[in-house]
Order: sequence, then C-alpha cells, then structure tokens
Amino acid sequence: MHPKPKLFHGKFILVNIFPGHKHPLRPFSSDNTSLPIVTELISKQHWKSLKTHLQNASPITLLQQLLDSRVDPCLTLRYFNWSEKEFNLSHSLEHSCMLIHSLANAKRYPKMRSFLYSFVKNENSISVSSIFHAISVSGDSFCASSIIADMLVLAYVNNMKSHLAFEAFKRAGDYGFKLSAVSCNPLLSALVKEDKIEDVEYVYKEMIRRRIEVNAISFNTVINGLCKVGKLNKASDVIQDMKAWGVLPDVITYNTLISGYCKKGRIGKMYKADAILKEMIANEVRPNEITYNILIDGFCKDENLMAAMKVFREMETQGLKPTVVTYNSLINKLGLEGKLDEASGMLDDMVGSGLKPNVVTYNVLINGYCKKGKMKEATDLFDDVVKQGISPTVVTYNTLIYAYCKDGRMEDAFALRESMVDKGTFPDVTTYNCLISGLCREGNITAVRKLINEMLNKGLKVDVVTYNILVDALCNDGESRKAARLLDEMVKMSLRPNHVTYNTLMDGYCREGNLRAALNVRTRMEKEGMRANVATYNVLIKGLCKKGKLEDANGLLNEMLEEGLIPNRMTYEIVKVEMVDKGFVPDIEGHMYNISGS
DNA sequence: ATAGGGTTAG
Repeated sequence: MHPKPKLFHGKFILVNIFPGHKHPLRPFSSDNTSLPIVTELISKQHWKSLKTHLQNASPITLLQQLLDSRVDPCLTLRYFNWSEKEFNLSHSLEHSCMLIHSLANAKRYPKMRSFLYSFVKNENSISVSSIFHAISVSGDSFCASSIIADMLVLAYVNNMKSHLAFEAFKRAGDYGFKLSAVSCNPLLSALVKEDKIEDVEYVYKEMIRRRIEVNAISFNTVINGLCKVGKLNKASDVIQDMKAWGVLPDVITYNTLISGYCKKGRIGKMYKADAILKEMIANEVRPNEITYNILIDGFCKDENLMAAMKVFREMETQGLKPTVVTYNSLINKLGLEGKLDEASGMLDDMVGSGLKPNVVTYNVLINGYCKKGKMKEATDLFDDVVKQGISPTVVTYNTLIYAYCKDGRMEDAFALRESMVDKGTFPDVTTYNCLISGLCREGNITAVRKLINEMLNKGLKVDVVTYNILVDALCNDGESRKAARLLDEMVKMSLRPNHVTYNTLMDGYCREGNLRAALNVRTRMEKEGMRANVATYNVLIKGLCKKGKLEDANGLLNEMLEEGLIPNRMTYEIVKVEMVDKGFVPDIEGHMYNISGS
C-alpha cells in the first residue's frame, strides 16, 4: 500500500503538538504495520481493545495516520468522533478539514452534513474566515471545497446561526467557491424571518452575479422578504427579474404579493390586491385556497366583512373548499365585531361541512368573548376545549390573562399563569407584557420591577411592547420627559422604537400641553425613516385642537390624506368633537365631509 | 428551501 502524498504532513504534526496535552507525543507506532489492526478494531467498534492497543500513544497522531492512509474516511470519522469523546479533546481545525475533504472525495454527503452540523453546533470560537482558510488549504479538490462551503452555510442556517451563514456566504464568494440553491434558499428564508432585508437583497444580487442557480423558491423568498417590509414596488421588480430569468411566477409568487398588499395600510390596498388576482388569472395561474384565504383575511382586516363574505361565496363557485383557515379569519372578525352568535354559527357551519376546528378557531372565539367582557363564556369555552382534548397554547392563556388584567382581576391573571406552568405551557414575553400592563394600570411599580427581573432571570428578553407599556405608564403619570429617556435606553438595548413608541410619547407631550416637544418627537421618528401613520396624525390633530389651533389641525388632516392614509374611526371622532362641534368646518375634499358615519 | 388564520403596547 502506497501512502498518499503527505502534502501537509509536517505542518499539521506541528500544529497538533500543543503544550499541556496529557498524552505523550510518542507516535502511535514507529511504522504503520499496525494500521490494519487498528482499522479492524474501529470498524468493529471494539473501542476497549483499541484503547488497550493505543496505550499511551497520542490519539491525535493516530488520527493523523488515518488521514494520511487510504483508510475509508467513514472509519476515520468514526474514530474522530470516538476519540473526541473518549479523551475529551477537540481535534484541530486542520484535521477536521482534512477529514471533511476525504469524506467529500468519497462522496459521503450525508456523513459530511451531519459532521458539519455538529461541528457548527459545538464550535463557537473559530471564526468563519479561519474555517474557510482551512478548507482551502486542507484539500486539493476545488469542487470538494465548494461542496463543503455549501454544506457549511446550510449547517449554520440549520443551527440558527444565520449571521455566520451570511458571513460564510460572503467568504465563499471571496474564495470563488460555488454555492447552490440548496444552501442559499434556506439562507434567504432565515434572513427574511429575521427581517434582515438588506442581507436578503445582498444574497439575492450575489446569487445572480455569481451565477448560482436561482429557482422559483429563491425568487419567491426574496419577494416575500420585500413584501414583509413594505417594499412592494421592489417586489414587483423581482417578478420582472424572474420572468427575464425564464422562471415564470407561480401561485406562490402571486399569493405572496397579494398578501403584501393586504397588509399594507394605504388607500386602495384591497383594490390593488384584487388587481393582482386578475393579473394572475390572466397569466393562467389558478388561484388556490390560500389565495382566497389571503383575500378574505385582507378584507376582514380592512374592516370590510361584506367584501370578505363575498369572496368567501365566490370561493365555492370556483370549486375551492373553504379551509379551517378561511373559517378562522371570518370567525375572528365576527368575534371582534362583537357578533358572537354569528361567530359561533360560523363554527357550526364549519363543523357541518366536515372541518375540524383547531386551537386557533377556539382562540379567536375566546378572544371575541373576552373583548366583549363576557369572561364567563370565555372561560366556559376554554374548559370545553380542554375537555375535547385540544391543548391550549400560550396564545390561549395570554388571551385570558390579558382579559383578566384589563378587568383589574390581577389575582385571577396570576393564578392562570400558575396553572399554565403546571400544565407545561410556559409564559412568554407576551404573557409578561399583559401582566406588566395590568400592574402599571394599578400603579404598582414595585411589582412591575419584580416581574421584569423575573422574566430576565428566566432568560426572556423585554421587547418593544414592554417598553411601550412603560412609556405609556410614565406619560399617564405626567412624566413624558422620563418616558423620552426610555427611548434612549431602548436604543442602547438594541431595540428599535416603533410607531407605537413614538405616538405614545407624542400623546404624552400633547396631554401635557407641550406641542413643541410632541412635534420634535415626530421629527425624530422621521429621521429614523418612519413616516407618520394614521395614529400619529390623530395624536397631533387632537393635540392641536386642544390648543385651539383648528386651522393647523385641519392642515395636518389634509396632509394625512395627501399621504394616502385612510382616516379611521378615531380620526372622525376627533374631527367631530374637536372641530365640527366647535363650529369649524374642515376645508377638505370628499368623504371627510361625511362626519356622521364611521 | 417559498404563500394563508390566533395573544400584548398608542
């Protein structure tokens, strides 16, 4: 047997002789005559015998010899894993890379995947750049290096280390290693989930530049990411890209875009969503149940239950059966409108048509009862659900806990928290936020502090909502200046204040009569790239009215309409009470004159 | 590896 050329022999022997190692550096054997015996022992997993055979020789030297020999890399892998565990050591990065290269050359792909998965899982100290360096110097096959890099990216994604996956993606470009959609698509998907839209766009552009295979899933994922952050025009551009690339938009592409429009809070969004539906039909892409579910939920969220019901009926004429999700959207809307009889009638219809309600169905119905203050009905339904053998989720508990808090029944709220823990459902940030808001309403700051410490001790992190609750509590105490300091604290905790944060603070200043400060908050918000929304205008319009500046308030009202924002019930209420009832006739166009309706 | 429903803050 001719030993393979030992390209890195000298170098790696030196690397592995690190000081303080408990094993003497004596080689396992002066010649390789016993290697066949050793491989036999490894293949039969006679670890005890192997250990006796090894005696005091270095397990690292044996690894080196196995890597240098022509032994089946799977045996070397088996020895690698055993020796790490047995001697409580970590083999060097270079040896790991040599092993992965030999597995790659033997096309042992599943073994490579699991090796890289556990490597990435356990390894927190080695930088991505040194891993890439080691990959490139530990093997001579460029193709193998590309496959390894590809699997490494995927291993990072699967270990929820998308930041490192992204870095590995960039390094792979530096080395010219060719990645595939198998790793890049999951990377895109992970980045979308984390709202890292700049990184999504970077990966997408690089995939095209590096001529990585871009398929429908890649395009759809990017479109979804852009829709999620409201960049709908860019999303449409990507559809053009995909056509140019010879990939036709499919039902998922259109559904993603329709959903994007449904969630955007601008004038005519449902009109636009409907236009895309027509476009997809024109392009001979058949809408499916999900398309209809998106539209139905969109209309419900747009306060247009009539239109939602119309689409619901149209769905049947298209030969598509409503699903549990369809019913859940409608039951949710009916419940929130307080139409609880209709909501439970809908539940009966759903069961009648052979569909089995799930926990979401019950959550929305329970929420409907809670929002109407019918706690008895809500808890009865909860008991019913449990009796049916459906496990309540953390959302079910949070719904009830919040209702108790809002009702001032803090003991009941805390008791339900105890009970959920007993049943093995653990409180999350939302549970704590509900309790914190209840305690703030009671003015029990000591208890709030205690709860926040408790959640931190449990490894839960406070979020934007937690801060918003505290900002509101301070503003209600006439302490808007202190509330403003919380914004700085948030930023230090790398939490981004959102519209609610700014609007709450503006409202606090307005109620203190400090309009100048409120307007400064708006400026600060816009500097952060966040445009005023309907609620922002409502707060400021009300603030101006309270100061008697009806002309200025009317100016803001017009500005809001020009921005394409839809006035809501609150807007009408403010305009009616603060302007119309005081004899001021708003000088605006269209539906704003119709003050009586909502 | 891509699309749809449920809880909290103003």
